Amino acid sequence: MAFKSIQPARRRLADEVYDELIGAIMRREIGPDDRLVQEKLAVEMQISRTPVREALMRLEQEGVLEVSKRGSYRLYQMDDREVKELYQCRAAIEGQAARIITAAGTPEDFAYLRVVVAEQEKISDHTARGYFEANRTIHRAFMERAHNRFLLEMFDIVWGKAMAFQLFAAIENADLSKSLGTHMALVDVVESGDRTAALEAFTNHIQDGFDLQMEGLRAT
Amino acid sequence: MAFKSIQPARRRLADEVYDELIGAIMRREIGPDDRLVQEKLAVEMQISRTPVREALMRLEQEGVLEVSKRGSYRLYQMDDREVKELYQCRAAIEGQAARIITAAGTPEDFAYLRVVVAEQEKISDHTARGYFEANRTIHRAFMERAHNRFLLEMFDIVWGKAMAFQLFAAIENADLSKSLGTHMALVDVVESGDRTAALEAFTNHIQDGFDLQMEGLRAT
DNA sequence: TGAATGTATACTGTATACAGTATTCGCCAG
DNA sequence: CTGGCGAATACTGTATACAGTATACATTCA
Repeated sequence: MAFKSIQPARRRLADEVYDELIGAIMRREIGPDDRLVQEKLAVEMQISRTPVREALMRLEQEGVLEVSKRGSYRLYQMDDREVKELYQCRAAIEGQAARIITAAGTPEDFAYLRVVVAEQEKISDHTARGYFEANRTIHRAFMERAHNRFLLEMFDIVWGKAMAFQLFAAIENADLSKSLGTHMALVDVVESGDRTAALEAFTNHIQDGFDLQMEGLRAT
Repeated sequence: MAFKSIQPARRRLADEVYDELIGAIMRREIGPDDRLVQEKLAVEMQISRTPVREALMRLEQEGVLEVSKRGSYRLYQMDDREVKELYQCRAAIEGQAARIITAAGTPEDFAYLRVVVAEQEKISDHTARGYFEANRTIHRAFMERAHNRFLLEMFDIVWGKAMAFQLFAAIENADLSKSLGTHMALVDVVESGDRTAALEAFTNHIQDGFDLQMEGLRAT
C-alpha cells in the first residue's frame, strides 16, 4: 500500500503564534487600543520571545500591525482614503481573475462556484463577522478558479488587511441584506463568456461593497 | 515651514542583511545553485545568526527564496506557467493604475512621467540588468502617480519576484531594442483621458514584455 | 553488489541573557 | 503652570547556547 505523504511543511512555533494572533484579531479580542508586547505574549503562550517576535514582525510587514509607542505593536488603523485604495486594489485583482475565468473556465468551475455561492449565501450567522467570512469564501472561490497563484496571494494580502482593520465591524450598521444574493449573478456573467461584461460586473460589485462600507463607517 | 519627518523607521540589522542579499541576487553573485546558510552568512557579515535568519525568512515569505536541502535556503525557481501568471498579475495591477492616472492625473503628473521616461530611455547601460532597472523605474513612476499604496506595494512584490527569478537575465538573448521607445506612447494614452484605451495600451505593452521574455527563455 | 540500518554531519528552531533605546516620569528653575 | 533635563522604565534588538531534525555517509548482512 501507499501512504500519503505527510509533509506538514515545516511548521514552526512562529506560525502557531501568527495564526493565534490572526484569530484573536478576528474574534475582536485584540482591539485598536491594545498594545502587543513580545514578552507578555510569550509568557501567556508559555514559549520564548523568539517565535512571538517573528510572528509580530511578519504581521507588521503585511501591514496588519504597526509599531507603536516604546517599540511595541498595535493594530494598523486605516483612514477613509486608504479604504478606498484598498477597494481599488481589490477591483484590479478580482477583476483580472474574473477575466481569466470568463476566458478559460470549465463547466466544472462554474458548477463548483454555484455550489459555493449557494452554500455560503444561506448563512445562519447573521453577524458582521459571519457575513465577512461568507463573502470572503465566495470571492476566494472565484480566485482559486483563476489558477493564478500570484493573484491569489495578493487577494489574501488585501483581505488580510481588511480583516485587520476590522472592516467587517464597520458594516455592522449597514444593511447587509443588500449585498447578499448578488453573487450568483457573478457566476452567470463569467459563464456567459463576455469578458468585458465580467470585468464590469465584478468592478460594480466591489464598488457596491465599497459604498456599503462607507455607509457603515459614516454611521459609526 | 514644515520639516519632513525624519524617521529612519527603526532600521534593524535584518534590514541591512535583506538589502545585501537582494543586491547580491541582482548582481548575480547568488545563483540558483547556491545554498544560503544562516551560519555562513552570519560569519561572513560578522554578525549573529538572528538578523540573518530574519532576512532569510522574509525573503522566503516573499517568494524570493525557498527551503532547500537540510533546511537551508536557495533561490526560488519559476517555471513557464508561473512566469505567465506573474505577467497576468502585472497586467491587473499596472492596468488599474493606468486607469486611475487616466481618470485623475494632473498635467504635472504627465510632465513628470515624460521626464522619467526620457531620462530612462536614453540609458547607457545596455546590459539586460540595466534594461530591467530602467524598465522598472519607468513603470514604477506610473504606479507612484496613481497614488495608491496597496497597488504600489503589490507592484513591488511582483517585480521583486521577477528580480529574484532573474527574468532580466533570460532576456539577454532577446532583442531589447524592441521594447525601448514604447513608453512615451503610454504617457500619451493616459494623458488622452480615454480610460479604456489606457487599460488596453498597458495590457498590450505588458503582453509584449511577456512575449519578449518567453522568446528569451526559449533561446536559453 | 545492493538494500537495510546505524551514525555523523549540517543545518535550523527555540530559549535566554544582555545591551541598547525611546518613552515617560519626576524634579527643578523660570 | 510650563518647559527643560536627568533618571527610571518598558520595551525591543542582538548574540549565543543548546536541542532537534533531516540529509548524507558508512557499515553490515543477504
